[in-house]
Amino acid sequence: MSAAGVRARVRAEMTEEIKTVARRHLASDGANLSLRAVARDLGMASSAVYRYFASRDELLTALIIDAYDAVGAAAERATEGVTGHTDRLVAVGLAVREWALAEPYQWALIYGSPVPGYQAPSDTVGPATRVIMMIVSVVRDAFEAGAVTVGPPITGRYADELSAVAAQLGSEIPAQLVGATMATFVHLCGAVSAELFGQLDNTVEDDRPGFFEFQMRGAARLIGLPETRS
Amino acid sequence: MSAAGVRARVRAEMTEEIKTVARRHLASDGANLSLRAVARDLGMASSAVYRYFASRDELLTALIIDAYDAVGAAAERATEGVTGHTDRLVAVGLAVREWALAEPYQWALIYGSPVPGYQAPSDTVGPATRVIMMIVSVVRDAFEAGAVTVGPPITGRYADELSAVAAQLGSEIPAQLVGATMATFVHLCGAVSAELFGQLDNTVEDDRPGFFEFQMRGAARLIGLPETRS
DNA sequence: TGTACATCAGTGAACGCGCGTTCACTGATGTAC
DNA sequence: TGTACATCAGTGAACGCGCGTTCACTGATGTAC
Repeated sequence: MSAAGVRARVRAEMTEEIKTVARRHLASDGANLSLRAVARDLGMASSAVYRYFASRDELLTALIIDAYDAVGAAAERATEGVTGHTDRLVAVGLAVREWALAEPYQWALIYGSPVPGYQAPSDTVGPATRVIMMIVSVVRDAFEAGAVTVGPPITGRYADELSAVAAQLGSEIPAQLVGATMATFVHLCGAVSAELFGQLDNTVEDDRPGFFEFQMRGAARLIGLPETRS
Repeated sequence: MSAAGVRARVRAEMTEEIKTVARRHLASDGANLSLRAVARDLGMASSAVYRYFASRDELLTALIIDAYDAVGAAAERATEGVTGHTDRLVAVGLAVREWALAEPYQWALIYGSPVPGYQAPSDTVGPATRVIMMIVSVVRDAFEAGAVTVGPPITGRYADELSAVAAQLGSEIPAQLVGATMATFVHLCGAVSAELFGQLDNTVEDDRPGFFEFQMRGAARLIGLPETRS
């Protein structure tokens, strides 16, 4: 490896290290991540961090992109070795939930309240769509295999928008199916956030995975996927 | 009115004024609400605020309770004059959504990411349950009127927990129905948060109320309520 | 009704802290000839 | 291979700001007799 290669590698490692420490700080500071605190933990001057990230917001953006990529990758891995369209969908949901439980602060960063004064740049858009894209692809497979009982057609402006989304995906999926698929994603995010943000406290305490799967199977039923036993 | 009554009233008014200004600040600062900034806006010394709230967290708690009460009241008003169990449920959902769109920062305060370092005291629990209680009461009415097609029984530990919730409500509602009702609440919160926090951007832009109602009607179907046209 | 006292709202200074960002700099590492 | 130069990571001081909370205080308002 050339000398320049070494320098680049060391730089990449340092960048990762800053992000790792910053992720730890998400737990205590949430999105008011403090650059100085991160630098302090790394034993370096706060000004040195600016060699790696032009500003606090840029560091935040890097963390957001990493988080979207991590949960997206977890969703994509989830269907490996799983047969049956419904079970594949449920597997994606469970994988997302498990990632979120392991990384609650990263979950809050991407699916929680927006950070005041922070505007996400366009680099985040691609990674942000990985989970929904995975869900769409499971449903599309099922649809193309004839495994979906498509519900009654829908009308109205939102139906047109959903058709436009289908067209954008280059797919023949009908609008009501796109709608049910997006509803599943919305419900999934809601179920994870409800659990993490405390809305389930004092009601479902013990068997949260069970309740989560119950919800995912309900969502699958609305999509028109066949019911299976877990 | 006695002199003491006047003093109490002035005090109550001042308390309200502080909260009103603080609510405005939620927009720019989120949950890192600054007591000093609030005092500045009110033209008073920051120390004066301590006559009304013992600490920043106590002010935050007051805002949280008010927010839960406001969205709860909106949910409770929503069914007035609405007949039909399904439509009553949808009306509750739409009312919650509308409140949230009008008060996005209050929504984020109660249903968004938890505030780092803030522990909600027990006073918030009661107000926090008003929306779900309203949904439960709509479903219970429907069930007792024989208007619900109850789904297949569920088993497992989460089913036991849901039965316990039903018992706590002093109701004969079966566990699967409690589950579907809570799932509706979770989906409702998820749908509102998805819209407010940007998960719907670049997909459903134009007819979000339509898509929201589509989701609520799907949730009603899972509960076993009859389908109606909107 | 008048007076002495207690209560209470609000002030302004201070404590001790933290923050993001900039800037001139040092010294090590890499590059070009 | 050796040397002059350029690049780059990291330092430490500084700027200008904000924060929550405490404390001794002033002055107005209410209360008890």
